Amino acid sequence: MKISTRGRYALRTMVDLAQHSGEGLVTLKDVAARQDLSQKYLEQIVTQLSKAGLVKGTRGPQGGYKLARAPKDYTVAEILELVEGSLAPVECLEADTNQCDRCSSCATIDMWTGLYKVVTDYLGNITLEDVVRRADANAGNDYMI
Amino acid sequence: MKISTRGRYALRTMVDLAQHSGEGLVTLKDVAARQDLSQKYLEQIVTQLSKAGLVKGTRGPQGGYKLARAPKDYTVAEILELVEGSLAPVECLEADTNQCDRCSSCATIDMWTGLYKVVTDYLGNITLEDVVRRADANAGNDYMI
DNA sequence: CTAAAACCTGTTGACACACTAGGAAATAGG
DNA sequence: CCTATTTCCTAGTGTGTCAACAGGTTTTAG
Repeated sequence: MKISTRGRYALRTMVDLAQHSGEGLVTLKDVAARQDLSQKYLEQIVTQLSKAGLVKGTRGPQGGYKLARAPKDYTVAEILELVEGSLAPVECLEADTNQCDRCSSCATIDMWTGLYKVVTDYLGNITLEDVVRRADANAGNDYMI
Repeated sequence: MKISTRGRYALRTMVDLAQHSGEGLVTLKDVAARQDLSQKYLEQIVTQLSKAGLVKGTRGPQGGYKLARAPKDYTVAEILELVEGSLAPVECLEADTNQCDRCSSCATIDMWTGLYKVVTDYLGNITLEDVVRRADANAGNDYMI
């Protein structure tokens, strides 16, 4: 029941891009340094974000990435769902996949469906802007007693 | 973000024990046959349930397992939490574990905390009895057109 | 005494995760 | 045009966990 590093890194990168959107394009080198992540590993994850159209990449010197939309127009759910594959707690619930043959008499399928809904409802109502706002608020904690 | 087979099997076993509680002790051989699971693998999982006091085992011929309490006195959350280790979406939130040193300025910790709460609230309010009731209702589906 | 069951310990194969490695293609600045 | 910088692409690798198997020991009803 864990979110993988892949999902967490993607989210942190998106937050980082939002926070530094005023400074033009952001390089992965900078993101990796600020977030203390492997740049090479980040490349793979961000490429996925780029192919899906969540971020826009520009090659060459002075190149880098930027968000494709405003932070308020991303939900955490869509970011995680993209890189994690699916937020479904069991495979039976995945859209494309075949459901198992015991679904018709399954004792637990309704419970999993409910859990899936609870998770997607929650994460689908948190925007990237919400996370950034909270990040800015928490940044002050370092100076609190 | 998946529940492992370990958690799902544990739950199915608990449901099976509840459903056959009227027939005295239930052997793992029967559970494995009914649920189509590896008996040896089940043994490991059920031993864990037994050590934690969720089920009561009796050795020897005519032996087997039974629930330690009434089905309504188990929540799905406690069963899954036991065998899965934790339902926390990130390690930082686990009770015993050390939280990471960036928690004080973490952008996403509040979001993960909220997700954890949503999940445990949902699963903590579903009892084993609820699942069994639903299972009995769904069992009729095989005969529906 | 025997067989059936829970209990215990170790091993294994497969697979995904979290990276590492080494480039190729594009492009701004000189 | 040349070079450095950056994204983009493909492949490999070590580690660990999951899921299951294997082979017992202990308990106990009949």
